[in-house]
Amino acid sequence: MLTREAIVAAAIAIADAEGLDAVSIRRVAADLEARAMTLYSYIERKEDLLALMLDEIAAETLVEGPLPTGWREALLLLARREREVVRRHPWRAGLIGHGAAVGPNGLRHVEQKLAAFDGLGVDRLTAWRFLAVFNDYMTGFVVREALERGAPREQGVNESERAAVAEPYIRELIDGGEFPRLAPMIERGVPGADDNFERGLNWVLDGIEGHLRA
Amino acid sequence: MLTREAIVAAAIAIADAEGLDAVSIRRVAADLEARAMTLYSYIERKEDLLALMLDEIAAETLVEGPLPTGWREALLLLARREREVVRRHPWRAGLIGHGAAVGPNGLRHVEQKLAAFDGLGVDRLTAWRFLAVFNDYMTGFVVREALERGAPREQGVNESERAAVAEPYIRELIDGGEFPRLAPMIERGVPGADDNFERGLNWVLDGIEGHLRA
DNA sequence: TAGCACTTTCGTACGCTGTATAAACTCGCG
DNA sequence: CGCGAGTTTATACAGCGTACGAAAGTGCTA
Repeated sequence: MLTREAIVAAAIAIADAEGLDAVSIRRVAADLEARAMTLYSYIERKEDLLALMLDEIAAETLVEGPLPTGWREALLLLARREREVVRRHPWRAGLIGHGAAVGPNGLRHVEQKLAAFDGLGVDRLTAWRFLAVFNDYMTGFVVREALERGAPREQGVNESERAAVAEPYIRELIDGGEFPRLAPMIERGVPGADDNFERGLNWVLDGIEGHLRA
Repeated sequence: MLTREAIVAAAIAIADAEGLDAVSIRRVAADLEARAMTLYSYIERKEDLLALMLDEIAAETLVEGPLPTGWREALLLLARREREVVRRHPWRAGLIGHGAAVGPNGLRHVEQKLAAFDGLGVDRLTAWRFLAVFNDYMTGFVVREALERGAPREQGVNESERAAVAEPYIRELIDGGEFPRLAPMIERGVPGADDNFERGLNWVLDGIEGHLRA
């Protein structure tokens, strides 16, 4: 007999390997050697399946045992986990604007983030606001990173063909001289892109720290 | 005769009024009193239309004339513009993880952001990194805001029915006592959510400022 | 063992999507 | 006028989510 967990696992496997677009009800069913409508005994709509997938990978962000002492270290750890999860499951980025329901693991994740502010004498509302800034930055970063990592080899040949067509058009605009500041960045590229996560994150934490002391 | 601009305008009107899902080739064509395939004389694929829509609303973020003096004021202005655009066109949030090609107005917008760092003696790479942090925060914020504003009345009755079903489930989890820090936030809500944009943004800018002086 | 209730599975079908293909129509130019 | 180029169109295909109702399987009770 099928289980909800097996369905979610199969869907995640497909999304990991072939992207979110490959996750269709019929396809997930096929991978489980079942017919499409069978899945609807376990989920109500596809949206539910996506929410379950998100909550499943949210579990991978959870830290077992006590958090590191120090709010910065705790948040850094949680942020690294979060980033790793999106790198493992890049389809997560494509689901970010779609407002899937949050599940138990998502709640646990938020609770752990809130716990980072324990014992600092920060009231709940302030902690929540710090967290919002932190979360917003994380969201933006992981989405951008997923796009940048995905773009060069999106769908193999198809995508490099598109790039080959799109590039000259952009290049033409750039060469027009309208973008003196942007042009060198595009032509020369940005070195050490991989360090930028920790660096940017620390800048944001610095901004928070300044107000945490006040 | 149809024009590319008219097609893009019609698509944006539909998205504004009924959301991104309502934007189908057939529907846009119908609003223009044309048949579906007619649009394909002006765009190559639907993805192109979406990219054109994005670039069209990117124009609304552009500042005419000189930027305010002072990098903070300049970035604040651009950030406010960006937020307003997403509030006017909430479907933008749903397109954020999808990597549509950037167009001329998108490039102009980035160029304006880079211009905010003019005359500060910051090298290009550093300015770029500052901008990345700023952009990532903005991305995260506008997506979250769009979701929060959209969620309560997503699709009228349908959505409040879903909420009525989903709520008890979450409530049950919360009442289980596993989330001592999160529970009060959900039960009591977060006051003054509207001020949080400027506040969070300023914290991020504070973080940047600390390193800009070094 | 037989029957019944219930769950799980499945076939079929509907309306929708993006878009390939090729035919028809329109229009300015030689 | 005729022709070629560009625009519009009908038709069709493969795929999607999922509503509906029947079939098959499972387990409990008499």
